[in-house]
Amino acid sequence: MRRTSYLVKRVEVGVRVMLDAALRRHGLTSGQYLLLSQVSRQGGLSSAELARRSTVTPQSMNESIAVLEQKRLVRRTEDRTNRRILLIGLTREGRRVLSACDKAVDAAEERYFAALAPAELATLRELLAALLDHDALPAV
Amino acid sequence: MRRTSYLVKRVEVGVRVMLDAALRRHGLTSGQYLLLSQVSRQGGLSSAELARRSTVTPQSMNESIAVLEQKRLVRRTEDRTNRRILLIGLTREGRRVLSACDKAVDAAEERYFAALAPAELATLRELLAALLDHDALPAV
DNA sequence: CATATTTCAGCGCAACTGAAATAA
DNA sequence: CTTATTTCAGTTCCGCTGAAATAT
Repeated sequence: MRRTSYLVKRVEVGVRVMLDAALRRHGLTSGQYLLLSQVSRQGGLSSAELARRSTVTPQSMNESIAVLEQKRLVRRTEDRTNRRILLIGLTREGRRVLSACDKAVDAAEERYFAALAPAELATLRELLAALLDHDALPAV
Repeated sequence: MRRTSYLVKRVEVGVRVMLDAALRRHGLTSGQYLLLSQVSRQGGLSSAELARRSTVTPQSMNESIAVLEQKRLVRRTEDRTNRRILLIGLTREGRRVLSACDKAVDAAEERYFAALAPAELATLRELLAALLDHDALPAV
């Protein structure tokens, strides 16, 4: 009997390959896309704060943000009450790219998860969400 | 509404952190452990053949195997009909370490998936398996 | 002085590509 | 000559640690 962790891992690889293929022509990896979405949902936060919410180190998050900054998809502006803190937000180009990527990912996800009936997909999502909840990793 | 690919990714991270913690004192990462299990199930294959079955490049698989070889957990021996081909198998130490890791992983998995009732866990496994099946990534 | 944020430097892991050597 | 396997060299991505600079 195959381990559940193995099944999870294999599906994650499949999903990542699928996303990377869909995002390739937009110049983003799946990780960069997910971070760009996060910044879009939670704009105006510092890198350190984003790091805490994703349970990665501040150094690591800073590097990931630097990549998006070099691509001119996000911008950092000094907090008005503390010049040391840099608040992160999407640029106009970032919003444009994210929107295009969202469409591409929608289509790719739909194809990938077409193996499941809508009710099954809903169940899958509930079960995964229950695990995340129990694991108490901070939700991003 | 959160993307399904995002849920999958987050659970995979949780599982990986959990496995890495359980395997740390055995000196293996989760990736190395999963490969060691694969070699155990499918002993006597070449690196190139393992690569095909995992959909990674032969170079990549060769490097991963080299790590296990340096740890003296696997050994390569020339195929009798083709000296160019190196067949991979566990060493005695490899079998010993794998067995210890299996026990550690069993315990860790049980804790991690305790958020789900047995029937729910079975459902989760079925849904994930259906996705893998549909995706047609070769089963390892 | 203490704390939080960011930056600099270096490392590990697991994938990749391209090119070369070798055996059948 | 062709093909498959392995190896060598270099790259990317994304995480990590430790140490330092800076702002409050």
